[in-house]
Amino acid sequence: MASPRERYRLQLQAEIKRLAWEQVAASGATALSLTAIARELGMSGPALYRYFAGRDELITALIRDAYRSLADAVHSAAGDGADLAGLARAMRCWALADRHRYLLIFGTPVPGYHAPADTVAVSGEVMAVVVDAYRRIGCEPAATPFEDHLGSRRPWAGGVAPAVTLRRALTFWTRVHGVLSLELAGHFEGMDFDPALLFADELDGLCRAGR
Amino acid sequence: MASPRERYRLQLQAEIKRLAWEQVAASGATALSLTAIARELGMSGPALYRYFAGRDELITALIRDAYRSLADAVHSAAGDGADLAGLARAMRCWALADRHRYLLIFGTPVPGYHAPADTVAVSGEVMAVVVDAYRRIGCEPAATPFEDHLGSRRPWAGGVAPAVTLRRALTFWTRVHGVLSLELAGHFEGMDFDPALLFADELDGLCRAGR
DNA sequence: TGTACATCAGTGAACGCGCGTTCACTGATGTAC
DNA sequence: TGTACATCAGTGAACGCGCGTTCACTGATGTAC
Repeated sequence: MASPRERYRLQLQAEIKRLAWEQVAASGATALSLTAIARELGMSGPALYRYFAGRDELITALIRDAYRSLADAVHSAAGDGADLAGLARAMRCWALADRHRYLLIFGTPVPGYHAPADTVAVSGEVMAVVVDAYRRIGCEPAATPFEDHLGSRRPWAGGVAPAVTLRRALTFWTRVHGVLSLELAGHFEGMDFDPALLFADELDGLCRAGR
Repeated sequence: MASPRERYRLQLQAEIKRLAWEQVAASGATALSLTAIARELGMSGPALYRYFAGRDELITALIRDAYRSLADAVHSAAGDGADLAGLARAMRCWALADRHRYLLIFGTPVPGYHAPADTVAVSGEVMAVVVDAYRRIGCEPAATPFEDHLGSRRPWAGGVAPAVTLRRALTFWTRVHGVLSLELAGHFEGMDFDPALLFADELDGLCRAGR
C-alpha cells in the first residue's frame, strides 16, 4: 500500500519525466536541463534532487522508459496476432509517435553517457518476438557465411534459435531501422515520395517464409 | 595566386576545422565549442571570428566537408570500377573511419540547426553513382505500389531514371544505412557477431540484377 | 628605398546567459506513545 | 486526543564552471607612391 506521501512522490516523479520528454522532443537529449524542468514545475532547481540523483539518472530513466514502451508496443501487436509486417508497422508507429524518443535509443549516443545494462534485456524482448514470428513461418537455411558465423556463436535474444531464424530476425531489424532512421533524421525530405510506401515495399520482401 | 596572408588564412581555417573534428569525434557535434578550439590553438576566443562567422557556420562547414568526403569516397570507388558491393563497402569504410562524421550527417539532427541546402546536391551525387550502377546491371520492373508511386513523381538524383532503378537505389541506400546506423550507434555490441559479415550478407541480396 | 597609409589578425575586457550540484535551513507532514 | 519526535519536501544562497558574441583596441603585415 502506498502512503499518500509516496503516491505524491511517484506522481511528481512522473511529472518530471513528462516535462523531460517535452524537452527531449523539443531539442534532443543533450539539451535536457534539470534547472529548466524545475522552472517549469515552479520549483527551484535543487528540489529535483529529491527525485533523481542527478541529470544522468534522469536520462537513464528516460532511456529505460523508451525501451520499455517500444517493447510494450511490439508485445501488444504480437498479442493482437500481428504477423511480421504488423510488427514492423507497430515499430514504425511507435517511432513516428515521438521521433526523439526513437532517436534517444537509436540515434547518436549521448556523449559521455553510457546506457544501463538492463536495457539490453528489454531490447532482447523485442528481438525475441521477432524471432518467434520467424520461427512460426519457418525459414530455410541459406548457408551464407554470416549464417554459419551466427551458428558458431552463442545465440542471444533470450533463448536458443536456429541460426537461420536469427539471421532473418537480424535482417528484419536492420532493414526496419534503415528506413526509419533515414526517415526520422529527415533524409527523405527533399525527395518527393511517401516514406510509408517505401517502408511497406521493404517489408514485402522481408516477411515471406523460405530463403 | 594566393598571397601569403591568404595562404596563412586558409591554413589556420583548416587547422580550426581539424580541431573541430577532433572535438566532434570526442563528444559529438553538440559539444563543439569555439572557446575550446581557440584554447587549443593558443588563441583567445574572439580570434576565431576572423575565420568563421560563428559556431553555426563552423558546424555548417563540417557538415559540408563530411558530405563532400563521402561523395569523394564513393566517386573514387566507382572510378576504380567498383560494383555495387564495392560501393557499399566504400561507404562502410568511410563510416567506420570516423563514426562521428557519419553520425553528424546521418545521426540525430543537431537541435536548433538546419543543414544548408547545397548538401542535398552532394547527397544527390552519391545517389547518382548508385543509380548508375543499377542502370548498368539492369533491373526488371516489379510493379510494387512504391515503384508505381515513384514512377508518378519527378525523379531526383540528378537526372531521369526509370522508377525501378530509383527504387533499387533507394533500397540499397536504406539497407546500407540500416546496418551502419545500428552498428555505429553501438547496438550490436552485446551480440557476439561480426558486423562486417552481416553487412556482406545484406549486400548479397542487394547487388543482383533482376527482381 | 623610404615613407604614409590601409588592411587585417589577434587581444582583453565585458555582457549576459545557463548549467549541475552542495549545503545548511525552514516548515510541513506523518508517526509513536 | 494531544504531545513529542522523526521524516522528508522544498528553498535560497553559493560555488565553480563554461559558453557565444560584441567591441574598442594594439600592433604587425602588406601596399601605393
